[in-house]
Amino acid sequence: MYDLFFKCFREKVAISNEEEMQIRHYLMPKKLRKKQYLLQEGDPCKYIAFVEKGLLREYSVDESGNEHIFQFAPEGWTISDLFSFLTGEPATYNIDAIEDCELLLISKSAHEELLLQSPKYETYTRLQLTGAYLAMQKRITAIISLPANERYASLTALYPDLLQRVPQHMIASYMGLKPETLSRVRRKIAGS
Amino acid sequence: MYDLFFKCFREKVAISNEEEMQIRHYLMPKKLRKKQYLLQEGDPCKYIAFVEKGLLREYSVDESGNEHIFQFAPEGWTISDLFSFLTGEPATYNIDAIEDCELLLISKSAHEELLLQSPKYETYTRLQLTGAYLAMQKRITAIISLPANERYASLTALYPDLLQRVPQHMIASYMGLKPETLSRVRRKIAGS
DNA sequence: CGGGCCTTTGACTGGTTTCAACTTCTGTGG
DNA sequence: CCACAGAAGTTGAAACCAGTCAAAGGCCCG
Repeated sequence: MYDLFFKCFREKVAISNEEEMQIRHYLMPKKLRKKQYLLQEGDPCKYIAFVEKGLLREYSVDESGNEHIFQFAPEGWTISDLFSFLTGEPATYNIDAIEDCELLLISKSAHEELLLQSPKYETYTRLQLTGAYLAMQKRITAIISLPANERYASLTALYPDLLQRVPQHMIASYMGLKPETLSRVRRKIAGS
Repeated sequence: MYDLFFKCFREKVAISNEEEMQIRHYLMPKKLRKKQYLLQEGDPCKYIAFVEKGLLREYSVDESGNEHIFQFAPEGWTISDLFSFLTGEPATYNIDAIEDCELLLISKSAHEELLLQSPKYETYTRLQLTGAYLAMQKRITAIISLPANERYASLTALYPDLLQRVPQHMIASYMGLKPETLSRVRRKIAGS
């Protein structure tokens, strides 16, 4: 249940088994069924979630009721509404499960204690954030530089596995396109 | 020359005057003229730059020669090609000065020593990165959720000062639009 | 003063959305 | 096991918005 978390942790920061045990106490396992919410818009975000198994999405809903997916989180990824988590403000994003999931939750109090007690946890957090930052940077550059068809092509190259697991209209939402448009983009790519 | 840096630092992490002196030794002042490069695509990014005065931009250039601005950095902001800085790979972004600038540079070796020697510098770095992450998250959500005119309206609301200092075609580039398109968007907004 | 850059405007082209119809697939209950 | 409702994907036609190309006027800087 904790294997993947500490594997990912150790890829960033070396820790002893004692340190692992200490950190482990702060992690709360949780299972989520497909379609179940981890967080709903308006509620404060109480946890950072690490994905041991399964797949989630984080999305906002605009005034017209359209969903806009900000992020997918498969195994090994971390997900939360960070702004709400840090400030205590009501969440502006929803998080729910695309597949049945096994998660490790870190509450706000656990997060704060870990930061105080364990320098290695702070380093882990910093490196984690660095990775997320770099991924988003690439994404923004792609959005403002490339047309839709090339963006889809580079998505398939970067996350081939993900496209097998995520319904197409959610990929469209992630790309900022309508499902019909993505369907047409795909047809053009296939026929070339 | 160092005032703004430590003001911003102290807003994130409290430090004593001795700690300030210790950190100050690692900062290298540098002036940049308008249009001068801080970093050119292909060179490795050797510094993180804190902006004491002035304004810079970070952008990539695509195969057709079009510039795509990823970020602006006015006073109090930090700028670098983080991926290149961390990995040593050639930079994929350019950074240059939109106005005459006064910068504080942190070299890679300085950054690494500071991380090892000063837990408060690590915390500062982490919080810095958190802020940058949250800003980018908002930007992505805006791009995939809002039409161009609303995105421009929220930009003017969020950074009214910046729009006075940055030529319009650069704002267009930042938004992923052509200058002509932004000009028309503005006319429509003005006439409503 | 003149050249070059920036912004605006117009006409045209091409890509995206909208709305609606139709198909396929899946999960549920009879 | 089949029937059916709902969701997901595809397709078409019309409306809309952004990109392209070209031209003209304003403004700053040398």
